Amino acid sequence: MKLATWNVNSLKVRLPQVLQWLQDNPVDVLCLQELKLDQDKFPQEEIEAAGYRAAWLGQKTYNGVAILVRSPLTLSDVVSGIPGYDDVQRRVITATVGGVRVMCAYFVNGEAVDSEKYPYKLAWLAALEGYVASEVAAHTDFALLGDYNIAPDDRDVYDPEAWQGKVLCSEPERAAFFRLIALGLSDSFRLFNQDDKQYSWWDYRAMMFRRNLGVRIDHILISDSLKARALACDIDKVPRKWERPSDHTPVVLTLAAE
DNA sequence: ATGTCGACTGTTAGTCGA
Repeated sequence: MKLATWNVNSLKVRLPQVLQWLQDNPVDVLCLQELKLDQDKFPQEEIEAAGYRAAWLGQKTYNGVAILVRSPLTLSDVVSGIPGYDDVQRRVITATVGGVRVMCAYFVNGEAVDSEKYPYKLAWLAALEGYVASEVAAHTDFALLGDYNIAPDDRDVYDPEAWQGKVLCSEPERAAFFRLIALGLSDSFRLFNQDDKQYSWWDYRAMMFRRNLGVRIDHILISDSLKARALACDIDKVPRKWERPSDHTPVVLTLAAE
């Protein structure tokens, strides 16, 4: 079983790339973030024609998340948002796929530590933590995939000194990341790769991708039961090289069959 | 190094968010 996550930065613009990527990489589950389209604008027909089913939570202009699953897999027990946490920003969708509880999340960016969006980020992280804790308790096989907007370690950042204390790297954000880990989850990428310079996002500006100046902020956290089945976790840089790319590139987890 | 995208408002550029 393969599960992937990709922040597409507008599904309207990136749909052809998503379909191409799925053709090249027929993963079982693909979590998408930053759809940037309203609930009724989701390209359901095109996704289904490609052999996938989907559950999505759309929002005009901002945010928006989806879980795509390859037929004949199905999505069940779909939950939108974080239960009990009222949020006009649509950032989380959860579903059960092939026995795995899959949570797709677009974490708050926060803009800067002195921004008014930063306390919202910390409050949102606390709410998510509570939700993840309950889901982990209820489901042995659990995975949290998405754009975390957190670089957990200095080796996940191209210039740790310049980024020190900045948004994506600040201590409270990293602490929130490790509280998720403390729930019994593992950063699947780091099960297999301890190298630095392994990034999932590069700024569009200043040829940051060509210079490999990026940040690893897209993650797949998995429960112990899935850790035991994990065979590989890879960042696929190919779509970042395409014309008119998303600024993020996919991360793919491969699990052994049960 | 205020650079590049994408969406929106509502023109042919400015604003916001990332």
